[in-house]
Amino acid sequence: MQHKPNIVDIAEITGFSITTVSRVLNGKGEKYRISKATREKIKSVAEELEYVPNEFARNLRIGKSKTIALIVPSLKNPFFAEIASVVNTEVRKYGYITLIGDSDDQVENEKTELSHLSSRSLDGMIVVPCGEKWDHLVKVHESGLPLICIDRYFEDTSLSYVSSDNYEGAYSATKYLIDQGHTDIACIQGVRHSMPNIQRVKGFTDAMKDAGMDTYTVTGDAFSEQNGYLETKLLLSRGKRPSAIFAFSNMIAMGCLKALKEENVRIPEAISLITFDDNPYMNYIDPPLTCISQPVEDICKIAVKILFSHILDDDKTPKHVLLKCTLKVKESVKNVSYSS
Amino acid sequence: MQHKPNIVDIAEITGFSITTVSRVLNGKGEKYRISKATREKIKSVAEELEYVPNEFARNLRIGKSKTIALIVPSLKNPFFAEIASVVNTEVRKYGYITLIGDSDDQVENEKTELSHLSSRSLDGMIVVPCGEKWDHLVKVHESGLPLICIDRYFEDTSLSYVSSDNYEGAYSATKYLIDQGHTDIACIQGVRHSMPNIQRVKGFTDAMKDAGMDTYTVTGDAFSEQNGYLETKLLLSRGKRPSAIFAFSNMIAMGCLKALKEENVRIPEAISLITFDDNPYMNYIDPPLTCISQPVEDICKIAVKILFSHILDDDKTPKHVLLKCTLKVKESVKNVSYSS
DNA sequence: AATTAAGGAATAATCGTTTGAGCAAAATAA
DNA sequence: TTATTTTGCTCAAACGATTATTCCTTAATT
Repeated sequence: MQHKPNIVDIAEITGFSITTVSRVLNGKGEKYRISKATREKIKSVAEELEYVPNEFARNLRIGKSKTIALIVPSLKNPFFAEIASVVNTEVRKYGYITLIGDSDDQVENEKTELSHLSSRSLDGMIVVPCGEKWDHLVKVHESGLPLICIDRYFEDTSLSYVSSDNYEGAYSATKYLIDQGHTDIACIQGVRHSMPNIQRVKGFTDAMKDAGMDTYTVTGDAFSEQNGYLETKLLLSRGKRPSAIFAFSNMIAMGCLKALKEENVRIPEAISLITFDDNPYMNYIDPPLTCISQPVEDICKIAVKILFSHILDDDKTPKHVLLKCTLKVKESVKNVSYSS
Repeated sequence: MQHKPNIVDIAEITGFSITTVSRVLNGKGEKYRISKATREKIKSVAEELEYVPNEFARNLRIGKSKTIALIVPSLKNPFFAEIASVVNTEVRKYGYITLIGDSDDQVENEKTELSHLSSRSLDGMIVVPCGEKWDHLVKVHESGLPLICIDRYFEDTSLSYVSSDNYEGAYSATKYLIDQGHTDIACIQGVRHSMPNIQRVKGFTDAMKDAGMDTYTVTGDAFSEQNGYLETKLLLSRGKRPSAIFAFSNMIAMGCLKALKEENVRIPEAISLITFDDNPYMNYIDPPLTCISQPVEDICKIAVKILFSHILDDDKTPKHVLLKCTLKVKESVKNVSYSS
């Protein structure tokens, strides 16, 4: 037998019918009253032949692929790489496979990936959407393919989502800066229309207003290093420099660091820096960055759980979950209460 | 039409046969002399219905899946995340899909992934192997599934591989340390049996010997942060501390940093540090780490190219490619020539 | 007028599984 | 003994695409 063995081969060798073989191999032997002797014989032959079922034939027949797709803006961003890693691991626990798509933060790519992937009869989809429109996502979802958004999401839709409580996270980061005596704070935001960004801006401005402050800046338009770099350069060139910068992502923070270093502005002596997102490198950066850490692992686990409740239990009610962030105080924020 | 349209639907609507529809949609219209009018009609109907061929049926019939699998030791390691990102992008260019498997650096998982994935009639496979045995990989390859190793590989096999020239990289890093006046150097290695590690150790010791030095240490046994941390702790507790540490991976270097920080050992004043692997964070670490940068992007691109030459051109000759690394001098190595 | 060629499209088998329906023999009940 | 149930297993039709083979028109050639 040089070709890959299939159930027909096993049926011929054991002398039983294809049906019986299929049932035994699917663990439905008991249910269909196949005798123990038969079951064991079939199983042993299957093992001997190193039989591996052809997923395509199986998928074709039952219309399910045991495959879900994950679309992220960019795998190169460690934040999304971690998401990919966790989702991949969690999904495997259900015996499913994950296809990963990279949208490069372009809605067009997102759409292309969506249609590419959907030719593979997916059973579900997890998306970190990158656009400001979501018709295409809702359409997919309404066509019967369970879809859940993580990190970025949309309100007022039938789509489930799991994300951080960005408002609260930004609020507490800002409050922390204020408590440390900062009065002139600039925040460098990410993609403007994205929900995390909207919430963060809101959290930031609310915290400022609640503290009765009005000298603040909100600038920037991408979660990228480049944006962080350019905006920081601009901030530094202003007449009066802010005393603290709030970067809305780890990539933005990298850009800030680059710019601050270039201009020889010491952190936190000359300017304080706080950022969204945490990762192992943060501890070794000069100085270690105080940050708002998102519960990435939990977000992914919950998202996968919800997705499978949609897939397996046919539970269609949209679920909306926001998880608390944690403020991790390190060394990039200076207390200026007394020195100013 | 509420269900997903298939070629039968299109055949019924247009009034042509399934055969004709299939041929037109596969671009074989000309070849089979289907009239232009017919072709256009079929195409327009297909478009209108948003027809997407069922890949499973297609794969089942033709035995190809337009899918390749990538197995990496851990997606959480930015080095492998980058590999995943690039491979994914490159593979898409051929119209193929990438399935990503995470072996968590355990051969057992690698084998499980291998069999899991192979039930999906893969067309090819890219593996960063994690074990010291490769029978299972060769077996897969010899069973007709093109397989290529990247980063880690094995000599004397029929498997193709693409990797860095680890020997040369380690040699030049070591030489650099020596040129800076270091005489007592410790290197913290990764997984011992892995080829990159073997080559790096060889590069390191050869460079030391060529310079007539014999006070060096080779220690450690994993590419992990933990290993870097523990080994550095041990090194620091020795009577005579080395003047420089050579970390064999970015994760190991993180561990070193952690230990050095804990012990208040200043880099590079008290001890110099050089590491394998580069990434954006390296520039913002305190101090920026001098490193050996691997051409990850090129490695992946070449690997994908070779893989597809195996898949598409049926070119079975094993290819072995090693790419040069680059020494990136930053600020973590002190010149001790004159000070000692 | 008969034969051949070429254009254009259909029939039906096939890929490897799953599964509703069904059937013969053995065991049990009446 | 006959009727009923249980046991153990099989038939054959899907799933949606591909493709070798065959078939029917016309048009061209002999």
